[in-house]
Amino acid sequence: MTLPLHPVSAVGALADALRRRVLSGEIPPGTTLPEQELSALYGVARPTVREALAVLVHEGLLRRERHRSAQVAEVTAADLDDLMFVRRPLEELMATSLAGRRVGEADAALARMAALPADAPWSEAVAEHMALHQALVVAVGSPRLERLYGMLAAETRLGLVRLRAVYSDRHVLVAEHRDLLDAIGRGPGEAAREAVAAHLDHGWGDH
Amino acid sequence: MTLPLHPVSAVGALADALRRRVLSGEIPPGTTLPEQELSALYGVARPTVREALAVLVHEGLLRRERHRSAQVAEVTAADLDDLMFVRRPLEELMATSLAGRRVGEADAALARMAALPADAPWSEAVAEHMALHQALVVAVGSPRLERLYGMLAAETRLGLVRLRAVYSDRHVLVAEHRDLLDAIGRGPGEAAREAVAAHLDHGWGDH
DNA sequence: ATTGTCTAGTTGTCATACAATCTGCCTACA
DNA sequence: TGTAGGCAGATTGTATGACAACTAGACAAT
Repeated sequence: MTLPLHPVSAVGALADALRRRVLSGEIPPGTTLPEQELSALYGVARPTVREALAVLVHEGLLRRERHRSAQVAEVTAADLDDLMFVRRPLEELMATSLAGRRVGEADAALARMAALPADAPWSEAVAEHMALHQALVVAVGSPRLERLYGMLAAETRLGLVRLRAVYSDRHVLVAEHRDLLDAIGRGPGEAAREAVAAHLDHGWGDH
Repeated sequence: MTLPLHPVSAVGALADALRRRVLSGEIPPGTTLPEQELSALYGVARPTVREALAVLVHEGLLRRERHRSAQVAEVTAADLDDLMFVRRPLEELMATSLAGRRVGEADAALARMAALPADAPWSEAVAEHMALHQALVVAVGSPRLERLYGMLAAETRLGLVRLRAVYSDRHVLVAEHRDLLDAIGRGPGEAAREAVAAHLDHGWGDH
């Protein structure tokens, strides 16, 4: 078995940097991102920029039309509804096929989230939240499920900023996910599925 | 309402051409596709080739590692299992949310499939089959479901060649899909979901 | 048999250039 | 005054050429 280590390519690094800036809100929705500007800013060639932008477009973070600069996507209420609409069956699939197992990585993420100081920025809680869900998906062991979920992950995270109000008390966020992991670990599949459904329902419907 | 006409870009056209050749089996799995060669063959610049390859990689038709030529993906039995694993919840979602509606486009595709002459190549039946499922997904009206399904569609089609034996009698294929569309059109959601589950089960499990 | 080295081929990235196209503004005309 | 037409600037789509980085395979040395 070979251990995978990924030497980061220029496009990967650039995509990461942009993704971070968009998700942190540093670059607000609607902002245009001319290729030339990015090329000069990061000191890379324009083809490299183009590839990085293509990655983010595939993730749903950016939108692009012919002969228009790429734009940071605006996440509307309708987009959030649609996101939930497709996330639900995937998360349910995850929960049922994981039922009866405890996922160490997810537990670890939950522990980190619970240990965050009270004044830690919301973005850190969001990051651990994503790590938790990501760990669950990876644990299923389906490369395609992982790919599909990855496509939705960035958009989900972008939309999560809006849910900040719902989870004003961070303990609720922690408790809710502890319940979720417990339900999955305990099994059976049906209970796990209901738990994930309940999880998705909360903080939805109003936004 | 503006009619959408798609001015095909060079990368789009190239991606289409390659996709067609791969799906038709003209380029068998495992074949390497050096960028330089494609660039010369189609008379386009290498960056254009790179972008087109990236599209097909995202669709799962090609695989690429660092500093290696792109390769036509081999679809193993495990891949087919995994594909079915993630397709099931998405198709079920489609069926339940479409329950009670008849989708004209899907009916049309079925009619075209039924009208194919007995000696028509299998690839045409496959094409109509894909068009039928695509029409159903589009009818749901969820852009994200459409995107996710699109990612799986190419791979599904690549794997469908293996199922040729299962559907040696084409009437079975037609009848099965007619049942599916009827179940969806009749509703309720539960029945539609069972129909799609039954559809996916057939021709699976053995490959 | 293992390791070091070399070579050929391919990709990753860069720099530059030009054509196609969109946008906004400005002008001419009704 | 308002609208259509056209021009200039900006930006993308694509092409060309080049070089560095990397992989793989062969071969020599230990």
